[in-house]
Amino acid sequence: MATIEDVARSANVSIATVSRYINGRTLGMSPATKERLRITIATLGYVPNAAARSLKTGRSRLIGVLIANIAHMYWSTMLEGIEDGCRAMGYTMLISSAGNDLETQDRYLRTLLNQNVAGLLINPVFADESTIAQWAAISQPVIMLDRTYPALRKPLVAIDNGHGARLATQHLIDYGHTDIGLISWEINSLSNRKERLDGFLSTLQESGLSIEPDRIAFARESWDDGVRATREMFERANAPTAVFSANMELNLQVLSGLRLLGLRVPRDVSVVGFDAAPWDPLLEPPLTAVAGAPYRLGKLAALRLCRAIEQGTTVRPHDSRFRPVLITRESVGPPRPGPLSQKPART
Amino acid sequence: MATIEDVARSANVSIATVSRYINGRTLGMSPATKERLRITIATLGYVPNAAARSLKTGRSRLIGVLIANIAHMYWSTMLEGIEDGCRAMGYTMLISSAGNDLETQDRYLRTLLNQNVAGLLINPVFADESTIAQWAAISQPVIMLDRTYPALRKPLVAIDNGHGARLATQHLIDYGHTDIGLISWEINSLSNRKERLDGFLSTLQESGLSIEPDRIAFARESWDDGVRATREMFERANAPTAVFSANMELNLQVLSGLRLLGLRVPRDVSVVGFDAAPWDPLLEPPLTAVAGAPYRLGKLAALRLCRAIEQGTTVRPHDSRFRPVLITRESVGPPRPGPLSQKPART
DNA sequence: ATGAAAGCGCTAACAA
DNA sequence: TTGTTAGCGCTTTCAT
Repeated sequence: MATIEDVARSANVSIATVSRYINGRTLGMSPATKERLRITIATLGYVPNAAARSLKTGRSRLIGVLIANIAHMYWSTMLEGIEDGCRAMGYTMLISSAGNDLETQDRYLRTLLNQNVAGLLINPVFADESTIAQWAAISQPVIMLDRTYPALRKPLVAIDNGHGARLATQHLIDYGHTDIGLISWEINSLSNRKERLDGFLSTLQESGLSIEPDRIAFARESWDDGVRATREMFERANAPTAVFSANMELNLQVLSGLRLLGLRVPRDVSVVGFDAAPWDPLLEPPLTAVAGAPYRLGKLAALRLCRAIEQGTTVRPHDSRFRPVLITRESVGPPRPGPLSQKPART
Repeated sequence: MATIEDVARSANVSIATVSRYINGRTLGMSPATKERLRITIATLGYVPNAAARSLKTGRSRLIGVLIANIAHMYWSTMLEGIEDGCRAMGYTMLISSAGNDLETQDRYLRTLLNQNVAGLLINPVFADESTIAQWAAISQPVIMLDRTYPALRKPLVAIDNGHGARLATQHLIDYGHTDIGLISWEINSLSNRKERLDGFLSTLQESGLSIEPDRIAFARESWDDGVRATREMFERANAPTAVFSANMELNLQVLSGLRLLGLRVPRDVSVVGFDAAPWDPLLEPPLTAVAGAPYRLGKLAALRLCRAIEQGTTVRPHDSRFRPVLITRESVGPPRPGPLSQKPART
């Protein structure tokens, strides 16, 4: 591996000149020198040693990405966006996925800090107050991804969850539904779930529709508890005629739960999902859903963070909210007159 | 941030002693010193600076993960495994996703090397010979993930694709199918796709079944080209009575394509997929599929790599192959007697 | 059982 | 316009 000294010797200049050159401080450098360096560096295949740089400057070109759980399509798509954003700015991302565990996320944060990351993108797990306080104290620029804690004064890049929930709910109302259910993952103080719930509730209210506790269900975060929740809701006498499913994983589970009950979508029940997935058009029936925009979210967050790093070291404190859009496919129809006739369930 | 010097001063020892302590070289260190250091380090919240370490030693505790395309469930699950493996060994992963582009992957490799990674996990994009030669020349330990090039002499961690394909095909044969199709992504010299195709072909041959070109289709890597391929295959007069779908994304597309044709699974057509996904039980019908084991694959690869790094710097050259297993659900049944009666297609 | 000191490759004063 | 030089925090001989 060639070092800065090799380059300097080869090009007959001092290492300071080389350093200036590779850092773009060529303000009054003779064209001859520049050209010579360009060639020498190319010939030697020289790449600056990131560790030495980081040691010297206390900064690195590393972006720490701390996410709650990587094993979701939503997140891998977001990471693609982050990756592209970082690359555009010449940064590399260090990803840590915490498996939804606070302690793990905490340890990872330390590791990342220890790697001298220049900035952090955090999709927080559910945390206690002392952890939140700790995050608030991070000196590097930080942007929260997708969700945050209201108490934490860090900028957030997310979609407008409230708006998305309104879009979904209103769509159902427009089709004539008055009995609308919600299936979500458990709510806690993490902003996004709460916002979706609130959007749902207030849209109902504004249309003068009643809110029945039986028609709001919370499932555990898994690949099957949403099926249970769906079945329970639709086995009741006061089952709704339409449901709003609050995230990508749940969308599949709701559809499956309905199918298990022998209910047809949209003939018997209408469904609108959140977080449009690439496979939505392939489902039975193709799913109408609010499109979150994970790729764009990730890219914007990365770009904002890198820009903040380049400039001072503070991210402008405003949040960035994307307006989601409703993608209409075939899972919504008018409410079915009369009571739900459940065919014998499949299981 | 506390440095080694702060610790040394606080504990009244030299920095050399501190260094020995944090690196576990406490062979003949007085218990008193050890205890004093333990406490001091804890009090100060000292964490060694990774950059300084890496600069000095030329090694780091970073594992570079170079993958072709992160935006797949299969890969995010694999990353979870890698993450856990790395963590268990005290390493941090640096992930780069190349968006299936060779040049991008190449640039990322350079960046990773530049970060002084201690080892590399590579899921290669389709590459030319000179790139392959370049990979072969990497001095750090490297393990190939999921697929590789036969010519490249690097150890591979993957599932036994041939065995998986046999399992799937044989399952269909056992049900009495004699006309079996395959839908795969385009084949190139990347090992895994070829292996699945070969497994399929040889199982057919061993049962004396004919191989018809019309029943083997290759789709472009996308979220919809598999739908087209499926429709084309099943619109033909010699459509098979069963299909083997060769990967996670294709599974959904094949099911969708069949549905669009008005064909019922498994009544009209049986389907067995590859790469069991968490949503398989939620599909219509719940999918019978060969379970790849991305999490275990990732974890094992990380473990093997870290172990190699700790010891010498060469990975033992053998490949690790997981035997996949067939998960039986509801998408396979006996072949339907008589010609396929296609109901009017949905679109 | 512990310490002193050199130096990893680089940046950023400061000098010239 | 370019060069000299002091460290960044750590590991590792070599002494003691």
